[in-house]
Amino acid sequence: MIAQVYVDVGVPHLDRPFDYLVPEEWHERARAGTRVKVRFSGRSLPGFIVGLADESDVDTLVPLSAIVSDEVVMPASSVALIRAVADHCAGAFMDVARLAIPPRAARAEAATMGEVESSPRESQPCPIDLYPAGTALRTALRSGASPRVTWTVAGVCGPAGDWADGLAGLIGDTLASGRSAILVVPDARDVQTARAAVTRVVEPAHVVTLSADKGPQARYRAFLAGARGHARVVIGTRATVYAPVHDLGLIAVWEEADSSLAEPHFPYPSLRDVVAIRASQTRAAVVFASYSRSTEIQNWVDKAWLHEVAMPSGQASYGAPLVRIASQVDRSLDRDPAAHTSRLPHDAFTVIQKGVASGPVLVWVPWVGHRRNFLCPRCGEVARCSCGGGFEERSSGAVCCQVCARPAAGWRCSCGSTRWWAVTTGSARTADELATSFRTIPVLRSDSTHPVDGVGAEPCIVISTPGCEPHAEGGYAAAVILDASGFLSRPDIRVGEEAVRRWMSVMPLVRSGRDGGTVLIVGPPQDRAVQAVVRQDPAGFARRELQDRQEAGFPPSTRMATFTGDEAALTNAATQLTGYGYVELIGPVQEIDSDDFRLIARVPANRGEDFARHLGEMAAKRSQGKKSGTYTWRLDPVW
DNA sequence: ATTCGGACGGCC
DNA sequence: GCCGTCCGAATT
Repeated sequence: MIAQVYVDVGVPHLDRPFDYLVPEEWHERARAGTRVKVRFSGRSLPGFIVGLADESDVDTLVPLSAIVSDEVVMPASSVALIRAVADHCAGAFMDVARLAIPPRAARAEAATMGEVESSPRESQPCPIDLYPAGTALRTALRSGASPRVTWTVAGVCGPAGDWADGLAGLIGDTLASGRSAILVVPDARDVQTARAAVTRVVEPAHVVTLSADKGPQARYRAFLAGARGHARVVIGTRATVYAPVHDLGLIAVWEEADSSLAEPHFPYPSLRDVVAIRASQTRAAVVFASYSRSTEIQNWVDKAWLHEVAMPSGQASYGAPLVRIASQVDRSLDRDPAAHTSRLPHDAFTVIQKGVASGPVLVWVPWVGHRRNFLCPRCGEVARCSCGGGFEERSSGAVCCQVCARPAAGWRCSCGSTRWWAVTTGSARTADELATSFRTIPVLRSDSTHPVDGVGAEPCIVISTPGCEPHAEGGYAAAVILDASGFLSRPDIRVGEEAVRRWMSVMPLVRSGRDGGTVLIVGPPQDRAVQAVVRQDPAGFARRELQDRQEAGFPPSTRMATFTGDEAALTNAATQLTGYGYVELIGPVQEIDSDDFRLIARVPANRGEDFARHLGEMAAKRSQGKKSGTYTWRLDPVW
């Protein structure tokens, strides 16, 4: 008996299974999908059995060293998925396996979990039914079909805006057809929200949560529950997309564009692409849900790979807050800086004042901390410390250098001015300002270091940074989005997309316009992202954004790879890339403030798979042969 | 003749 | 990646 084993060798050119002899006494235990230890080139390495055979092409075989565990953690469907994902992003099988299969925790295997008899629940009202084509989607899932949709969740404080209840309903429908479901969300907090919603629809014993925050043992236990077929629904963070559940019928993703869903480890497979690969391999249904829409999802809509589930444009704002724009105060240099210590236009004060009369008010600020980026008010020069660092304000109110901590007191601009003002104001400073202006109202702060989970219906002002907005009971009376232009001027090609995503997710936290709910955006009125939010039209925004990308030759209409390293190595890489047709090279050019060079290669999107294969071969050759210089590379970088 | 080192290729 | 082998140059 021969076991075909993928061994964790760690070199790209050995990315294939190796044959090992299964000793007689293990013939029963050696199953495809189990963890093993094998001797490889003199050392003992971990691996997975991916197949069994009666014979091998290799004449002198070495026996398996050990079967680490009897659990089938990598069934054939996982092997196919991992292989396809590795090929897609030019990585090795074992690189992807490391992301897909959690480390073993022996104690979790001992715990047995009895199978729970499933009692299919009756179809119940679900937010999806409020959408055109929503009921048809549910019927399709219940009948065992596998539709693929992007659900643009309406930004309303009410059932239609409840993403978790909506996805829970779709999961219930999938289970009713005898299939299982996977739900991927950005973080542990969303896992809990989703779990609460799903267990209202599905027997809680069938639902497990898979995330790293409860420790390796809990993570492996949830993974095993899926692999053993005990769990019918697995809810978790990004690696959950690989969970080997039985009879997969639906892969749902909440907020696919959130940066925590981007895989930070080589070969950086994007969650979105893994979903597409898995869905096509298993013929599972797909739901991407969000209050907004990324260009990649729009691209799939255009290619008819995804269908849209959204409120018709006239109805999208029904139940949504009233959204208005207030232009930011013009801080012309001839004015006295003291008049501009606040970036709050009068309009914002009015909205907050009116809001706190009837409930909580959310103030959205893009940055944490106090004040940064000081300018000379007379000549506009950036105020810099003698060491070259910029100044920042501390919580004590002292302004110091960000680099050497020297106090800014005594700073003098080249024009002679000794005054400065801040361009960037963070949430802490904003909280201080508002506490001064609204002395009788509690002012709270919520940011990633100290998140506030939720607030009651009583009047208060909540200053929040992106993604940390607490839920308010009954909805906020008003929300003010500050410094939109600052947020939009970050040097990132996705700023517009990210702004729409962040601001659209504020909408469902605020009461309906009929109940006086108001959102005021302090920012550039003509900006496309601001306009998209005012008109509650994230899909239209995504269409135009995608069009811009196509015209610029940027993903998703192309696939790109970046190479960083010394010039000789990159020249070498460029030669190898030129040998491959279709590729357009930019560089190598020297990076700013570094000895390194950078080379960008891009191909039309339809050459992507072929390009990935070529990059994989380049990596294999590099690890095998003599290396001339060093470089790092990445396919599909996140810009 | 002997030893050392670095390059190369195989690893089941 | 690591280890073994093979060849050439340097050393005795």
